[in-house]
Amino acid sequence: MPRSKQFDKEKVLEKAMHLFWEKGYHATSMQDLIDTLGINRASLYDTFGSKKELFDLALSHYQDQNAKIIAGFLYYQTNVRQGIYLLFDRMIDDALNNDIPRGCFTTNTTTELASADEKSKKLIAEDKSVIEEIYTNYLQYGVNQSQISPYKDLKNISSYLYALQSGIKVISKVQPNKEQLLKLVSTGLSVLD
Amino acid sequence: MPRSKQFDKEKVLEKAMHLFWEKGYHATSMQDLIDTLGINRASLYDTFGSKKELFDLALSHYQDQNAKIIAGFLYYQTNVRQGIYLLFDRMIDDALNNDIPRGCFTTNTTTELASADEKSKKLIAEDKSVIEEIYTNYLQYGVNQSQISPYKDLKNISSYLYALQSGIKVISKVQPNKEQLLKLVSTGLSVLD
DNA sequence: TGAGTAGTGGAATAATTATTCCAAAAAATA
DNA sequence: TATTTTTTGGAATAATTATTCCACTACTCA
Repeated sequence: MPRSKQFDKEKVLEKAMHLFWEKGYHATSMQDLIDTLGINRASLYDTFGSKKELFDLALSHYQDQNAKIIAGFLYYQTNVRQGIYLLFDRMIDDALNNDIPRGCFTTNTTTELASADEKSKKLIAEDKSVIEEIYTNYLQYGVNQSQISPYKDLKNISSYLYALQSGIKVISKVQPNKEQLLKLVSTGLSVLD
Repeated sequence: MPRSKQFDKEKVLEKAMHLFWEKGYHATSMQDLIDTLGINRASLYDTFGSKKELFDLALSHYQDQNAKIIAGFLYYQTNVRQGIYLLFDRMIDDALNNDIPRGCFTTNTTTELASADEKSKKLIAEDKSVIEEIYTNYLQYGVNQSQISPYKDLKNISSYLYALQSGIKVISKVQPNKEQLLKLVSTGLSVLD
């Protein structure tokens, strides 16, 4: 009978995600991964194929996780304006919550790989749609609850929110000041008024 | 008597800037640079020292150029709201104006290097201050001209504008649709009202 | 126990990387 | 022409890269 798997593929992927998130694709070497993941070089190749395949999987994993967190968080926020504000608050925490501010895995990958690599470009574009749809639905809820003006273009606001969060996650890397970032968010969310 | 310089250092730097801008630091090899710049490997090292030094110089060059363009552009825009809108219009053109959308050199570098490299982090933070100050001064002009409410926190709005432009330049890499980006800008600029 | 698979350690490969070096060619002018 | 410096082509170096391979160990269960 075969020996059973000794390591948890999910956990290994999670570690890979964090490393790629922090360092980016090019700056992460297979040696880095082997040192960090705690599994053998051969096992790594056996399980994940190649560096690029592992990266794509890690990015997907991040995006799935992220979308669930956002949708799950908003689900419990009945005050829409405040809900979005608190979501951004969380995102900022997440971007800063490290020795070195790592920003957002998706945003980092967008600027590093999207123009040269079709696979990641596709992943990012799809993720963008998913996130924007979550925003649109949530804003629609706000309209239904008379919290948001029915004259707003919700899809447009959603893509605006996506742009704003991207920008904040970029800036978090050079100006890791939560207070200032939050003030900026307040300003940005006044478009909902 | 010495032979005179055969190539224009400025022009070579300009080419290097475009290459780094398009491909990023890690994905650009010295061989790429040699092929693109049209000068010899030895001349490259003689003139610029190392890949990293050349990169830093190229980034600085971009930032200087960029700040001048922004300040110069706004100088002739007497309608502040429209001026900022048209500036963003230009920025979008610039980010998209290539076979492959290259976004913004500064934004790209922020996500690729800022957390690992102090030099670029410093360059970016300084550039951010410069840009935000240009915005603040321009907005102050708007207040003086009674185009902008005197109750606005101009520094806060400036850092918001910086975040918004960063976000737009990120998105331009996966969604190179000028019309949609401009609609998003219109929404974002409603914070000035 | 023993067959079968999973995982390991490490060597080996092959490609690419940044960088250094050198000898020769090219240009400028005294 | 002679001298000085720039520039070039290309070889050489040394480090790092992703990837493959193999012999060995570890584990599972029929």
